[in-house]
Amino acid sequence: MPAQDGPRTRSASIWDVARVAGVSQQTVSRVINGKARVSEATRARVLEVIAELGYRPNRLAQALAGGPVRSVTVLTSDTALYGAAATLRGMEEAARTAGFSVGISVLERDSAQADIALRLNRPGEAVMVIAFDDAGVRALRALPADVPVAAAVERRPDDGPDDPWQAWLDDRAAAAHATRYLLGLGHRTVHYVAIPSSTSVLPQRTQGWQEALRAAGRPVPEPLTGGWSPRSGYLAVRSLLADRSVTAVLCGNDDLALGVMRAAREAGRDIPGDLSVVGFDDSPPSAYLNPSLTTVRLDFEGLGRACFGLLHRRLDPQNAPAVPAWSEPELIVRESSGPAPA
Amino acid sequence: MPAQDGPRTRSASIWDVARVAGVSQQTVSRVINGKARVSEATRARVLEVIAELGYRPNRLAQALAGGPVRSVTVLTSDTALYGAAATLRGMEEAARTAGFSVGISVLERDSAQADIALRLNRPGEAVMVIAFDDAGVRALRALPADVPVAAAVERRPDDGPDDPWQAWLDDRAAAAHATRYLLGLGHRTVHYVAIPSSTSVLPQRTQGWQEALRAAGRPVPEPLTGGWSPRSGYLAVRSLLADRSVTAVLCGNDDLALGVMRAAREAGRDIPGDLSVVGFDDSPPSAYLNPSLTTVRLDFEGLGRACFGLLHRRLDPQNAPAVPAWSEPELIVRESSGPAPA
DNA sequence: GATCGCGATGTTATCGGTAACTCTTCTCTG
DNA sequence: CAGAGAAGAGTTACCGATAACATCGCGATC
Repeated sequence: MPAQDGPRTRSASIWDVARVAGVSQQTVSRVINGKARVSEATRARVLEVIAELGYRPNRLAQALAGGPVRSVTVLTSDTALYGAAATLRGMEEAARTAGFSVGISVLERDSAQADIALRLNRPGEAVMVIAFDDAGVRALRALPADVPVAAAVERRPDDGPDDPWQAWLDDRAAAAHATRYLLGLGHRTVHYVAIPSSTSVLPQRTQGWQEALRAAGRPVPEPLTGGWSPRSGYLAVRSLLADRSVTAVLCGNDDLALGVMRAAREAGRDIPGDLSVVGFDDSPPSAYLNPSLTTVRLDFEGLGRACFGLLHRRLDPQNAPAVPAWSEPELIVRESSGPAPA
Repeated sequence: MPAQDGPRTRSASIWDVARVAGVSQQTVSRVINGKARVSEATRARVLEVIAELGYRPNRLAQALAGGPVRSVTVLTSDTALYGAAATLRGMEEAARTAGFSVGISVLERDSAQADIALRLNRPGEAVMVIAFDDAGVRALRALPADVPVAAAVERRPDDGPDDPWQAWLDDRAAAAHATRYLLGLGHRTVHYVAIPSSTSVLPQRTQGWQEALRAAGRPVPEPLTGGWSPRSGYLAVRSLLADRSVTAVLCGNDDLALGVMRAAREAGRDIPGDLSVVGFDDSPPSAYLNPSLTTVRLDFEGLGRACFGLLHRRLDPQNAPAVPAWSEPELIVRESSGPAPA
């Protein structure tokens, strides 16, 4: 094969296509976007040349010139956490399927508000925020008013009307359900190890747990404050487990439950004989733990897909497909929970 | 507050800054990029106006006009897997810190080669590939020659010189080390449950395991073929565990080990009394499993950061900082492994 | 004192597209 | 048969930057 013809083979632009096809560059643009009226013959010819030249529109140029938005940036905090990671997966998949390119920017715990605008490639860039924790919620607030945004949030805001561009899982009902399940097994009450709150008010999971206890007329213990990690769960309950009257612990996520189970082992408590442990999220290892973990399955991926659906609708109300539904939380009963000890 | 002055407040462009500062738009560009010589007075004046107007350069326009590359797209397969997810985190962190915006595109198992170019925002876009599995390796091969790419790969290629733009972990030595560790505990031999290979040749982990056995003059069992999930590990070893002479199992990743441990429980084998299980990756739950898992810790995040370092160097050999080093694999001994049964 | 050289800026072209407006043809009415 | 209306395609401006080239002073050299 002979050397390349030119000094540098720059890949084909819309002009090259136009020249080869013998039409104006604008006509090529029309064909690409399937917009205005172009004769069938011309369209075919242009498509042919596009294929022949291997032409791909430059998305940067399209965006710059004010074409339809085809990119999103996801703002998320720590993707090591299952919920955020799974939501991100759902968002990415939905966006990619819809032909969007997706950017990602991780929020550090202490990232400043002013920092947020810097993460966008251009003013008015479309954004999705995973706002399950404080950093996410702050980022959501810090976004300039002119950016089209959709968010996956922990909770529906109590005050004012719902923001139509937010999606959430019904953590509250799920926590209440899990609590009722434990009470139904004969436990006198249920203790709760909380994940950090994304807001100043009572988190949804904590609230659901409390309501279920109150509704059943049971004592409401002080919730234990955990972090996100197994270690924090371990530390939070270590002292509590000396008290044999504690027979049921609900955890804000599966990682906390992991730590709680280890603390139980060390305290000589048998699960589920002496102690029932229930997690939240149904992270992948849960089913294979020893004992396998009873937990609340949350459809984070579905939530992520729905969140993109909202954004898509916001960007293009005419043509965007319906926002996909996501599954309700579901209690998955496994080995870690059982009847209260006699 | 009165209504906004104009019909629509479009955010400041380089022209607005130039006009307000009383200089040409080119001078503003010079200041932004700190490039050519601009008098100190002018520079100060321009910076002042930039701050005043809250001006942020439009990165799309910068890229279009041929400015320095400040964005990367990461091609990765299933981010539900710990290795890929952690590597991605490292890449994103390093890229963001260096002022790059990062895009992400997940490769489906069967994504076509032709599909790859479509994922790039423009021809010649910088790319990082996480090529631990087949989909990743195929994507790496499918990339056009003109895209600057750096990759995190499973193994150093056997044939030809090293590709200077690839980074990897020494899986082979790590597997050999873990195998020797088990032999040192008195186990007659070690069985291996493999993760799927990214290449047609023998994967590094399998190879290291085999070499260690051979070097010690021990029998080399047929490696079991697992997938990536706990379930596949469970299925792979279920029949094997009936054989009491099997006392040590090394797993290609921690998820497989999770499945193996469950199979052992069901087979009535005690860990580590009857059976030692060693994983690979040191995924987060490992330390809190019951029993906690002996495993090989791999510095995926460091690998990801290094991979970005390579790319950065490739894009800008003059100014890019040195490529950061990453940690060697390290065997973390926990509860799941112990002396061979008498 | 005129020319040279260079620092500091301004001009103009260009990147690869989209949007709005214009210009031809036809075809359909009246 | 003339004029309106619309389909099909071309022209021109613009998006927000960067790069190459041109210009303007001004001190140094001869």
